[in-house]
Amino acid sequence: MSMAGTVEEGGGSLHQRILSDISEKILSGAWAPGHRIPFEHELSVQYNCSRMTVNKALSQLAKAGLIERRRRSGSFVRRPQSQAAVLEIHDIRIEVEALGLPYRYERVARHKRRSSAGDRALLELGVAGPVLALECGHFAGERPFAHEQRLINLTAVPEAADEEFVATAPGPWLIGRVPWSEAEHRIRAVAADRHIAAALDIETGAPCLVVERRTWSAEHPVTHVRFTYAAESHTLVARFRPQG
Amino acid sequence: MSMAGTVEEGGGSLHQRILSDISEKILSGAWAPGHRIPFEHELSVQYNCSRMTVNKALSQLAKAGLIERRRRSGSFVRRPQSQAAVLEIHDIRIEVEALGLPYRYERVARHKRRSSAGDRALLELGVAGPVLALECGHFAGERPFAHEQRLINLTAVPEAADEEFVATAPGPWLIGRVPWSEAEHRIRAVAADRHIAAALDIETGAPCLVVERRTWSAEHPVTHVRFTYAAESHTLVARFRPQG
DNA sequence: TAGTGGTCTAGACCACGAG
DNA sequence: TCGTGGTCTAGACCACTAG
Repeated sequence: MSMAGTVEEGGGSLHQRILSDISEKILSGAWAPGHRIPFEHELSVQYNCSRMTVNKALSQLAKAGLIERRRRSGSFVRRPQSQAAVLEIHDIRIEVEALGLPYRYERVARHKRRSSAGDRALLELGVAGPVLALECGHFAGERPFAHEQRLINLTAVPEAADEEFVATAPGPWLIGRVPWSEAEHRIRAVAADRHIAAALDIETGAPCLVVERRTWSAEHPVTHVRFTYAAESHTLVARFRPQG
Repeated sequence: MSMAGTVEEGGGSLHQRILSDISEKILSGAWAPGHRIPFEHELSVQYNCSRMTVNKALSQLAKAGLIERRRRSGSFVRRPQSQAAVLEIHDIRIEVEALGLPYRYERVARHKRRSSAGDRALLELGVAGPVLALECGHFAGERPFAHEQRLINLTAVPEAADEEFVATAPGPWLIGRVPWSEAEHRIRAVAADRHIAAALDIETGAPCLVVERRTWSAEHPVTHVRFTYAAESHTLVARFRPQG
């Protein structure tokens, strides 16, 4: 039962049942960290199945981080892992509409330029090239909800050069067009400077949550975006399980 | 090569090379969303291997969310997924030491009590029971780094009742003892109140990053902890891939 | 050196679901 | 109906490493 949900019902398949049995032992504490799990051939006897079937279960457990496998020694329950969270990051429109408020998007500024040193630092871009710099507002009802500052690497996404982003926010536009292979978030608290304070209609120095995201596609930097939220308007929530 | 890192070097194993080849096709856009991937038996001919080997690669791609598999129809490239982030959250000691600063822990307060209504709300606890309330400081050098406010559900972790937490911080103590099966984070920016301002040696009203974490073990609430960081002292960083 | 996990094979049967 | 993926088998060889 303990893995229900993590594994979609240990249901029909045998390797899932093996996986489920073992992870229950681990999560319940019956098998403490360091405990040696039965060898593959032992489990294949115990479950009356081939070693491949056991291997499939144990490989998944290893990939999930619950156990560690060592040749010649066996498989061992790992110490509780450094925590890994699965953080869902929704489209801001959906976020606003979930609050029951009307969503409005506004493009504040758009500049096409050759990347400055600062742009290249944000994008982790090695060489100079054209970028698109955008500034956008996201509103919930009449109130500013989030302020967006974005750079798009036009070398990676040349078709963005022709987009005005007046009607469509760059986030959804990119998501529907560029498959991303890797991303990085930086989340921090800052005091609002005058520019942000004006954009969010709050006082200078008021606390804000900043979420920065860098995205890569096949190792090419695609975009850097900084969302700034007034403190009271936004909480990031992440619900997760060990080693997803 | 585009998957280098996702798969630790498509290196030796054939199923990893198959996986790597296909994901490169997808991430590069050569195979657009909706594109039908060759059948398992076709790939097994193409790579001159057994269907099991192909199946292993395609199963991983499906689990990673890059493709969708339908019986009788084949396997298809999925549309870009909703974003999911893996957020690593380290032990504060490790975080501080990574900055090259000496770490110091200090227990500020400890109260054992019957859970109040507020405690039960924080722990998402249905019934009243004993809890341990802790307040702790984490220092980097001489400077306060983070302030910790924690509740431990003594019904779930009775042995914590006898711990003073003077030498050991509750985080590492719990992690080494209670396997967690689920957790929830809430991350937000706040203005420091007087209590926090004094604890972190900052001014009242200064922006702070608050990370709250609730943890469950086998569906029993274990602990609720709130870490407060002065804005300039802390950034959460999360690097991740689609559908982890 | 011997035993473990890592990988792969060449089959097999079944469930599902599109036609 | 019948081709697809889902699962499993009973072997095999190899790489790594603890003793």
